[in-house]
Amino acid sequence: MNKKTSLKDIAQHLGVSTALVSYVINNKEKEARVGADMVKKIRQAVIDMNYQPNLVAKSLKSGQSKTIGLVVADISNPFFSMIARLIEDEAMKLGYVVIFGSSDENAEKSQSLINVYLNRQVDGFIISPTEHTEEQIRAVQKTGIPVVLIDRYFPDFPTDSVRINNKEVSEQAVDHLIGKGRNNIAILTYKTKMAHITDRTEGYKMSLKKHKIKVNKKLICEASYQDIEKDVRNQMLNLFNGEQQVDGIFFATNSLAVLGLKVIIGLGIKVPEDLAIVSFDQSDAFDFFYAPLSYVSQCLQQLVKEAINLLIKRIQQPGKSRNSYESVIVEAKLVTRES
Amino acid sequence: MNKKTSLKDIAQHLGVSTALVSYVINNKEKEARVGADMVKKIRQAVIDMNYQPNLVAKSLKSGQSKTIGLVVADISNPFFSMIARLIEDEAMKLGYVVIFGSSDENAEKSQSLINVYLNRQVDGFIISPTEHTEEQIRAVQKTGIPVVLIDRYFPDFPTDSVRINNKEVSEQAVDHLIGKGRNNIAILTYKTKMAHITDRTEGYKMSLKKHKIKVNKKLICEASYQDIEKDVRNQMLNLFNGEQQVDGIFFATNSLAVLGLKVIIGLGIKVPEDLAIVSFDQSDAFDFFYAPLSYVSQCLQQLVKEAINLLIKRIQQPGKSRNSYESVIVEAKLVTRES
DNA sequence: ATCACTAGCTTAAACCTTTAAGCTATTAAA
DNA sequence: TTTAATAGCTTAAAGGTTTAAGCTAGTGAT
Repeated sequence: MNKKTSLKDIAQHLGVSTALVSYVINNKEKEARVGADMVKKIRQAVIDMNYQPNLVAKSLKSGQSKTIGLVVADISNPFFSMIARLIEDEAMKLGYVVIFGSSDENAEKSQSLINVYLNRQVDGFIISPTEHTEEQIRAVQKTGIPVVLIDRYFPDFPTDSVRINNKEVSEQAVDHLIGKGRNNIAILTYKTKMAHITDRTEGYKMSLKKHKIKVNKKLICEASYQDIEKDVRNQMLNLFNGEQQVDGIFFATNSLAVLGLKVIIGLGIKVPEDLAIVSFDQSDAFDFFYAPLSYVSQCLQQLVKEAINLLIKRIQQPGKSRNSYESVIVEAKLVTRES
Repeated sequence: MNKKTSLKDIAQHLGVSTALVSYVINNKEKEARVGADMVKKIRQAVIDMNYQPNLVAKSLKSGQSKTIGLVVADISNPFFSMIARLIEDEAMKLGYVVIFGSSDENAEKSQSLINVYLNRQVDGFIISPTEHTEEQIRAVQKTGIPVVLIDRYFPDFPTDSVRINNKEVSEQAVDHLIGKGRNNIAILTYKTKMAHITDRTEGYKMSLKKHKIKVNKKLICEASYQDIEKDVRNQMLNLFNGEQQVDGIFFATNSLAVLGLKVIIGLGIKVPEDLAIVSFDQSDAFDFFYAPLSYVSQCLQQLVKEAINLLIKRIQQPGKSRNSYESVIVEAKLVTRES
């Protein structure tokens, strides 16, 4: 109702200049040589008048908004909402606030989010990028505002990024299936050229080759992001109705696994007798499947910590390292259970 | 690298005043009687120089940040991340951006989030409040910045709020269990005085009374937010190791259900033969339980739409309706499945 | 030739901070 | 007594916008 009190209000109330009040509020009374009793008077007035600084004005003056822009594919996806939560915690500790947006794997939405955040003068970006957004990222880099990619990355295009060892851990996952005596192993993955996903297929292939198992293209199932439910269903039905005697499957993400498992349940396939399963990432759902799933565990906390550290480093040393970007790789590990 | 172009830059480049540029950019060329060729020149310069408005400066001038502050218990909880996602979509459509924070059911964290958002001049709040935060909400109301509570509410304290018919739908849920021939029905709920939860217990009791079943305090299990896993475990073990022949259970939230189901699986209890179950809210996990759970379905989309509508209405008619707050109740419905 | 209008601009203040530079009165030193 | 230094304040500009008010030159009417 009644407007917020500003520096000016306090200054007028005490009959002094706003400069003086500002110095005291920012604890610069010594540099500015403010008198001891004046300091007291101002401190008291700040309390009495319930002064709260206007961060918008501060931002305008300083050019720092103390805001981080987060762009992910979909904040309602547990994987990303967990990342968001961890980013929020780390950012808060450092006095930053997070604004978020979901790109829905759509380059246009991604661009519009980035634009909005740029106009709002975010101090830095954390982005889990979508296909065909390399130029968007490059444009941000040109502005001098730091960007750190998280989870996803562009191998042919230099950026700061934090991610896991997708290829290696996928290889381990398939090794594990082979170790269980399986040799007709399928992979369900996304139809995408994004490296974090194709790396997983690479790891799958590497494991097969290492074990002298021939790679069968029919066992590499790709579902597109659009109409994902139907697509997974069809891919899975194809897989199990065909002549291939699939005895193992590797799901490239937890979302794919959740959808895939529903089909597996529907078909009455027995796990792990008829089919051994490893998935990427966790899900509450995995614990309720009658044979708790083996999965690749990413330490999201560490991933986020590295991302924030890198971002803050960039924010605090602007201009530096324009031509040297850092890639941080966090080790994921395989958790084996009954499946 | 190179600084963003400002209004001033464009004005200098064309040798005109910033006022003129501002009028054209905001499509007020008619009111301001700007010459037709000048309009063209400015429009072209805006494109050539890639002008992007500084929203921080705009905010300072207008007092409107076009930002909504969202406070929930935990953004990584699927229930809230879905709400966040829906709010994001609605807000984006209207040109608003969302900043979010998690209170962890902690009144102090809630206060600090609210303070940060106030200092950042958010235009409105959407809050799913935690216990003992009535005064915080009241303080926000006093500032004149609109607040809409979502999901949770304070029955004795007037606010704008959007929620579901907790009591009635809980009664229906228990009616359903009774209809299945159960008469030793337990409820697992949180140890809290928040009305959205206690309403569910009320509904449970109402159903029992209606069916002339005596309410047994031993069947009302309350777990505290802190150390929730252990607490649920203990409560459940008590329930099933005691003399009560529990044959039905109503979970007051999906988080409680997920934890509770794990215990039920561990104990080897057969669903629905030995135990019939209804839970509040959905979860991927429910689909994987061998007997797909019956649950109370909230239409979050509608909930969020109502919340945003109400909030925007308040933002656009400031001062109005200071003493008349609105409560919107969205109907939730029972989805019955095998459990 | 004078006046009234109006089209087409500019000026300047305001939003709230921060901070370098400047001012004044007092004190200390010479 | 004069000069220099210092403590303790104020002034004013800057950051990027918006917008009411003011200014100027040209047009048309008288």
